[in-house]
Amino acid sequence: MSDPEVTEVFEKCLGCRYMVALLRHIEDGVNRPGQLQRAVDGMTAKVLSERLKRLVEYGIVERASYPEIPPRVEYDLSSFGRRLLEIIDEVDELQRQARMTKNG
Amino acid sequence: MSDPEVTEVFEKCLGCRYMVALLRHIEDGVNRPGQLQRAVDGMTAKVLSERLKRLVEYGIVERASYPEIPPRVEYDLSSFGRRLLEIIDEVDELQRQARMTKNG
DNA sequence: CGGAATCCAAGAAGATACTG
DNA sequence: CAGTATCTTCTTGGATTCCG
Repeated sequence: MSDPEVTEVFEKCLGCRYMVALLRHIEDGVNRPGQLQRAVDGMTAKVLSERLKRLVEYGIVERASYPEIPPRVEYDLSSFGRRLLEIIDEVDELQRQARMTKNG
Repeated sequence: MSDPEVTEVFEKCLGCRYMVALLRHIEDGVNRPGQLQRAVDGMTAKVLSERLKRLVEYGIVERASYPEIPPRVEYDLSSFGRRLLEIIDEVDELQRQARMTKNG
């Protein structure tokens, strides 16, 4: 039987609103909170902050803060996060295939 | 269905409580609602019913009903569902590796 | 037995104001 | 600019009941 932790990553991370979009933007080099909020349509700063915190908690992204004025913070995918994103792409591809088969 | 994006499968299916466990049981040959409810700890009949409906809606499982007395209904993975489950296993494996790396 | 309907509790997310 | 706190609203899930 399966590991309860898979369920957890899906429930707490990937299954949350904006998460996939968020990860994709980080992958594309959009690393700062301000930019991320502008990039992901409809996501408020509060929710963004919660999501980022959780992604760090699950080891999917890593946080780096630079004590400058104004303060700068950057988020990047961990190696685990990068591989996770590859898997998400597989689901993407799978859906594309399923759609093709269905629609001709 | 309207334009099933990756985000949607994660949000509406995989990210929901019990979903991964449910899919794994179906994969293992537990196909009838009554058995599934007993198999997945804590899941009520209502939630089970909602989940199954959604899985059918997204083409992940297929429903077959037999007009017997008492009525019998069975749910099975579609080919899309089977491949989806393989991908879930990849996440499982990925997490296992990540844990190993971390704990030595 | 399968499943839909109802009512209620818990959690997720939106809007806004505020701190370092 | 990044992040937290509060309040409200919406969505999910739990408990129960009734129908085919």
